[in-house]
Amino acid sequence: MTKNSTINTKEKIINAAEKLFASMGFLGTSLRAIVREADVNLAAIYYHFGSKEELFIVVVKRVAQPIVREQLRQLKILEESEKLPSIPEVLTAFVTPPLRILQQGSDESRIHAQFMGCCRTELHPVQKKAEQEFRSTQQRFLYILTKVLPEKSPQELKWKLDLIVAMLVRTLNQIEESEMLSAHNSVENIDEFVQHLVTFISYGMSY
Amino acid sequence: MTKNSTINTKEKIINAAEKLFASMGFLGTSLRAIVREADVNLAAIYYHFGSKEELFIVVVKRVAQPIVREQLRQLKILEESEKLPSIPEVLTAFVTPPLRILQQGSDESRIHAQFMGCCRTELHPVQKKAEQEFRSTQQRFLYILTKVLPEKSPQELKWKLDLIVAMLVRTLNQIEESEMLSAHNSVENIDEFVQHLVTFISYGMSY
DNA sequence: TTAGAATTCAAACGTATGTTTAAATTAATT
DNA sequence: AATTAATTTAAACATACGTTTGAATTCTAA
Repeated sequence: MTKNSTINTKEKIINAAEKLFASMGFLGTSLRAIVREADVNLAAIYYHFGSKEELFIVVVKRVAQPIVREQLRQLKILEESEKLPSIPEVLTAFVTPPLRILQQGSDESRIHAQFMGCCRTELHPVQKKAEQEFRSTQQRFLYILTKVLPEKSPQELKWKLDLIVAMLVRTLNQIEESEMLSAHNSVENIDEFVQHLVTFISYGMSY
Repeated sequence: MTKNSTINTKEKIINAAEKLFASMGFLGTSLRAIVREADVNLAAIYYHFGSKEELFIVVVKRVAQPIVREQLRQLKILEESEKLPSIPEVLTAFVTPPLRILQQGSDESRIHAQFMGCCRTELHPVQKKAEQEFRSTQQRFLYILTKVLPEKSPQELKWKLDLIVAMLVRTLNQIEESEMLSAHNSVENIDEFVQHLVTFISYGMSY
């Protein structure tokens, strides 16, 4: 068995699936549409992934993992500092990694962003699987927020962080027609947009 | 023709459709599941509505119209005052009507809320139809915001209002497992939650 | 070079879908 | 009461879906 050929069909499938899931959703995307886009045989999906749902999970993991890893890396830096981080610092660590996908501006990364947003507005049972990839990280950010804002109840912090996730998802989802990034979509200006967003939510978090 | 019998099947279908669309989405809900829930014949949907998509639009309109009407009523009050409204006043007028659905706390209103959130996270082509029901109202709120915050660019105000919509949708969507309203879900406390939310977003809007 | 495993392929399976039809039933009108 | 219109019904239509199968092909290793 050549590793190459296998990896190529597997990756072709994942790429096609991500693209189609991102724009038509899980139920709106048929396996036949995926194999047409990927130019592979229908049964190849079952050979390599087992089922449509398992394929979806693989796609979620591929896009989520580097983002989550970067979120945790930035969080760790804050935790290891001797002083307590500020709210904007925590929130910047949270929102920057997902938004950085947009930085390179390629079609590929636009699809990543779109899928990233889309997969979190899916419905049962598929959305639970997607949510799972982010839950523990979100939990850890919630924990540090309780340290930074001990006067707020954990419940309040939880739903506020939840609203921030909603904004993030919306931002990623609306990339196509976005006025949102029209002034910020150049590479250097993503950071500027992140700062805008962080300021927006920092006030809300701590008022 | 008895108006009654017709209205009853029509309404039974709309109620069943709203309930199922709200929890399984447009594609996840089959017409057969709807007629099972409504206890009517399959062809009745086509007789009364023409197609699945047209049924969806009817459901959207039924839940959206009273909310939009109330938003515009509150907006009009602000516009007719001699003094320029504050940001919290504008935002309260915007977010209160959709959140008030929750006020009565009945199963029926929980479904309204859930559908209201769900229909705006649908995908093409059905989400465009849903979006349409809210567009002009959102436009009018955007217009008054440009008056209240003339120093901000219209684009910036647009994407910020968009983020507020995202939070609203998320709030409505997550009613089931919501920690969000766990402390606020009693009838009298909805207003308190609205105030919380408005404070949250008012800072972000005008920082 | 050949045996054996890994991968691809075309074809089919059963089921579910949105939609249509035409007859049966019910209600309204004369 | 008889005629017409409105509504409901069961049955079927064509198509699309996720999934499975078993043979063909390609690759690996001895």
